[in-house]
Amino acid sequence: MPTESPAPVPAPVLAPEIEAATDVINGVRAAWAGLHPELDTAPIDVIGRILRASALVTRAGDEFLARYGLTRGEFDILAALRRQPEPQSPGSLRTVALATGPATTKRLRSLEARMLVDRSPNPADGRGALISLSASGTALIDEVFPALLAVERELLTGIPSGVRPGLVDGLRALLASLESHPEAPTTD
Amino acid sequence: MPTESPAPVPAPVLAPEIEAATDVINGVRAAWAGLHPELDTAPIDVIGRILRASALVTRAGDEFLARYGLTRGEFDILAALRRQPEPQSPGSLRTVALATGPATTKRLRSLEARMLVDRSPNPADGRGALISLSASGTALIDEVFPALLAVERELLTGIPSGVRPGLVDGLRALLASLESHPEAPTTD
DNA sequence: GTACAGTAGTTCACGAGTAAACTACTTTCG
DNA sequence: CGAAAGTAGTTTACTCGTGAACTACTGTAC
Repeated sequence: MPTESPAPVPAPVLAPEIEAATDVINGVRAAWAGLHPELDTAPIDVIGRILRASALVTRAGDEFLARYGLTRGEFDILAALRRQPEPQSPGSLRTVALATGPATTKRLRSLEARMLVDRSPNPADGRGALISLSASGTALIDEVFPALLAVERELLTGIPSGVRPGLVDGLRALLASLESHPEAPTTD
Repeated sequence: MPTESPAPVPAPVLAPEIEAATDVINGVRAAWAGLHPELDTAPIDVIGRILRASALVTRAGDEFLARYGLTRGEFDILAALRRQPEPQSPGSLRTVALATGPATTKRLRSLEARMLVDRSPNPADGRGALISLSASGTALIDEVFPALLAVERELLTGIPSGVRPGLVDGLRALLASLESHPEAPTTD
């Protein structure tokens, strides 16, 4: 049985006459409030929405990237390589892509097989490798990235311009906090 | 080569003296601005952060749920059943959990095998089934859900209280917009 | 210099989700 | 009524990612 801090009512927030947009999460919180009124479900306001929005955005992005034969994970690697001109180690790519070691190995293998990236031994470390974008890899990411941005821009058109700065500031604060946590990316 | 609308500078937004928290996404946008100054990378401010925050939050949540032998997908189904007292069809669970048909089938099979849910034929429709929470399923979700909320609450402690309302309003507007789109959940 | 702990990266076995095809029932309509 | 179209759900084959174990090299300490 649940026992938590007393819950503030999950009520709307904006001006009286202006009907604030409502989403499924409002309904979810209301349902739990009916079942367990003493439960503070406020974290859902942020985390439930982030997970759901992420699922929808991921779906649209994956569908788009599939037209280029790329997964989101592969795209992340190409983009990371493009942003930093110097060849990078698999480990560094693993970190920026927020991936596990084996996932990085698979992505690199797939990109290498298509000649989108090149692998060379790391002269300074016999265990390591250095990955660099090939010419065709550079061409691909320079084509895909702006097109993906256009898709993403379209997904955001429904946000009223007034709330967007607050959304961005809030997300930046959240992400800065999550990233600073001791939570290591993952296993190798 | 990229060609897009002229880009507003990816600059900080808050008060001058107050140092706004910074995250990896600021660096990502700055790197692209150096490479392709004409590219409007503003969508990353929202979508990049949502995807990254989602990955970190998902990691923490999955790790926690694993202690109870649950995946996030299974948890979503138990929670959906708990919120609505009436038995629900697999299709309705599929929709609220934002899942595909086969994923729902697998999750239900796994929950059934553990006697956490019961399946009965739908008397009103010979094709369909009705899923309901068993007593042990109810007990499990009533134990897990408040504990998961506590984990999530902890993840959010780093957000300054001043920005949180704007974050929630922005996320609600985004999610309401994404959900209203014709984008169907997926295949069956 | 040689042992030993640590790091980089990969391989292996497996788990969750997907798309496409399929079964079985229901609804519509000529 | 009976055929055709639609809907509910599952099965199959496959993909991407994971945790655990492993290889191979590096760096530190004695």
